[in-house]
Amino acid sequence: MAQEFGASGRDHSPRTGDQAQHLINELRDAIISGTLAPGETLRQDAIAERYKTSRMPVREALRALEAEALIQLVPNKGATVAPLDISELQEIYEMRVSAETLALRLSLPEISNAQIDRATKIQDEIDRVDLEKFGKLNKAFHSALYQPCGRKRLLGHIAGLNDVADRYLSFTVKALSYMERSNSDHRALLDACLRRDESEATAILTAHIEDAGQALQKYLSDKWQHSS
Amino acid sequence: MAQEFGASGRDHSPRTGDQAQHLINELRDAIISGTLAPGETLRQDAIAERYKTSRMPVREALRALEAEALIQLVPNKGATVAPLDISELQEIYEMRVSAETLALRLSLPEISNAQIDRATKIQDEIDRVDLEKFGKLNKAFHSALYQPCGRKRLLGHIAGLNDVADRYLSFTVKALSYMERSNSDHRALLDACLRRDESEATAILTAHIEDAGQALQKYLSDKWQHSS
DNA sequence: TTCTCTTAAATTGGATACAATTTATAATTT
DNA sequence: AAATTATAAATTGTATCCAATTTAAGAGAA
Repeated sequence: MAQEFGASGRDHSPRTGDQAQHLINELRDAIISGTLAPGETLRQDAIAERYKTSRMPVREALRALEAEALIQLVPNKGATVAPLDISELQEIYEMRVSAETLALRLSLPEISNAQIDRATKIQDEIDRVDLEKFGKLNKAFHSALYQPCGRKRLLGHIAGLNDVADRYLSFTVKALSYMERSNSDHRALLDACLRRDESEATAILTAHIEDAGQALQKYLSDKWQHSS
Repeated sequence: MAQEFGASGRDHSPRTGDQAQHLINELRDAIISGTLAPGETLRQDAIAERYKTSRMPVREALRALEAEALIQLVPNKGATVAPLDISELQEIYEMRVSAETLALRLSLPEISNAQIDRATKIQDEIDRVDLEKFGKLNKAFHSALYQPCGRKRLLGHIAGLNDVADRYLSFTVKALSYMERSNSDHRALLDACLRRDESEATAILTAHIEDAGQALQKYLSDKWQHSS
């Protein structure tokens, strides 16, 4: 399986004397998927019991997750899942455009037709498969185009941004309207990549991400206006 | 004092029942400044003794610093200061261009003439003052232009990139050749900002950062070719 | 000498114990 | 009843203890 960005869905069952790392992965997934709700307080004892360990590894994990900005840590008070808000969502998508177009630009001189073909195959699968698997495949598609740039830090940064974006996505229904656009965008993007047309490819990608961000923002601002 | 990006030089003496955070700040500064050398191993006992505390807060701090990619943590083995290499340096500067031009673009519609004037004052001071203070003032200058964008996450990201860049800078002499360029670039940048000329401003900033990266890369590749 | 194996020291990982702080509860006063 | 204070419970922070693992040292064999 091709390495994808985004931390969610990683395999992290083997814990060879490293409980903390295991907890980091589990808790990160729980936060990204929405299992742990924004603002929810995290008790060290409860987590330790839940994962059959002591508070020490839990505390280490919380420190790491705070550095990832997934939780907030207040001295002597405790930890809470980082809250979500629309303005941050906008920022995340601005940063995604910036980071992902950079990755794509750096990929274009390196990427092989075979690698583009692999991305095409993923898109073919997206067209066939049901919505449940869309998220994972969509990530794989973008990742396939970014990986050839070989910039590990940049790819990690993009993964982190996508993790946060996923937190917001977890509050929507799976079939958010932009999915229709997505497919034609992807085809056009693949075509531009095959032609190694940098400005065209980055323009498509920019619009693609911005549209998704707009749709998500609109959906959530409507939803949060009424409910909360 | 205006808030600057870059974690080094923060005030973190008050430790109100939060040793770990204190250690995070101290160790981060030590790594950024080069006091802790790349590749150096970090022993929990040694750090605990050095900072008059126990190993628990140390371990928490190490987890946080690993999440910041400033150290590497190998299970059951230990922690080492993250190594430096030229290819990562290039990546850092590519990311800086991307992130800082974004911040500048987002700032331009928001920034007031008074804020630009404040940046100009900082540049005036740079022209007057000795090289020792250049680094700090240079950060303040750029920060003054980015802050008005109001994107906290983006500013934090830029701060992190600058922290890593500082690690490389710590291996150079203070008067690296690009400093001459720096001043004229800064004046031109200020002028473009006053005119709210986005494309001109981003072009200047891009060249400014790229030049600095090139100079640094050349200096270090020469240096590391011969010595290590 | 060099290699391998064995053993001891050093180091990390995890659990427990206790102190410090915060939060919740109950009593008291107005 | 509402606000205030005092007390108890819950929670976090730090230190210490022990187990597990790794690293270093040394003995013995090729």
